[in-house]
Amino acid sequence: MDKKRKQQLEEKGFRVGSAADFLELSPEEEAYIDIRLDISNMVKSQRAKRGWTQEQLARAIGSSQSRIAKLEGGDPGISLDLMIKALLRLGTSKKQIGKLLEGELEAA
Amino acid sequence: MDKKRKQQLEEKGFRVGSAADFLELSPEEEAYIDIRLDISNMVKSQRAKRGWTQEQLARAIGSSQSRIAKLEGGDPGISLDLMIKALLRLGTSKKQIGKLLEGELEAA
DNA sequence: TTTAATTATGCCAAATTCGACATATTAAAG
DNA sequence: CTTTAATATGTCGAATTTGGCATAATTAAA
Repeated sequence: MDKKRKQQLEEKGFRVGSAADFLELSPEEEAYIDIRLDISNMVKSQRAKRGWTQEQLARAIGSSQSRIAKLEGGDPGISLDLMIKALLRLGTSKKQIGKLLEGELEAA
Repeated sequence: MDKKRKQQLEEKGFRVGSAADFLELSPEEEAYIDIRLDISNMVKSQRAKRGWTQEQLARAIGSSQSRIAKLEGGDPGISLDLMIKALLRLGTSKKQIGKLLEGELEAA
């Protein structure tokens, strides 16, 4: 199972470091990717909740539709900064983001 | 007071957008900077808690001492990604980061 | 004080991320 | 089916962030 997950991550473009050369991700690598996926998923769900298109969200933060698509798809070439800016623009509060990372939020 | 804060931010290098041309930061800009400062402060306190030097932390995440210094100083030229990687390497959990953003953590 | 250790600041070229644009692909509606 | 809106994918040059390095500035210990 881990082998498959690693392959999936690499297909998405993640650089799985030396620790992963033996198939496993380090706890830090796992947690880092986990946080990114949590946040990108929250952008997707919050945008849907507000009925915005990717184009609308993109314009609202001075970005482009293609980057929002990549963001929501978990593309590693998207910074956490851009993700957070998107979330905030969607009306998500710092507190809500905290709850998400705490695991108290399912999909928001 | 707000005038002073804006000036401080600009001195640090932040680009305070059009909304700030009238002296105020938008709620999103405020929250974004707030999140970054919270996390950078947590890196500083967690590192101190473990008695690591900036050099040690830098090596542990494949970075450099100068970037850790800038990170802890709230330099805007440091990505949230690097900050999160540093926090995780210091043993901070995703859950703890969540609590920090929720406001349930004073200094950690 | 002098010395050593740590942290802060500035610059560089390389790597990464950016917005943008074009163009598939998919989904929904007619 | 066709049309249209929305999303996904790929590429480009520009902008940002990177690690590394030099060197101040600060702090602590002697």
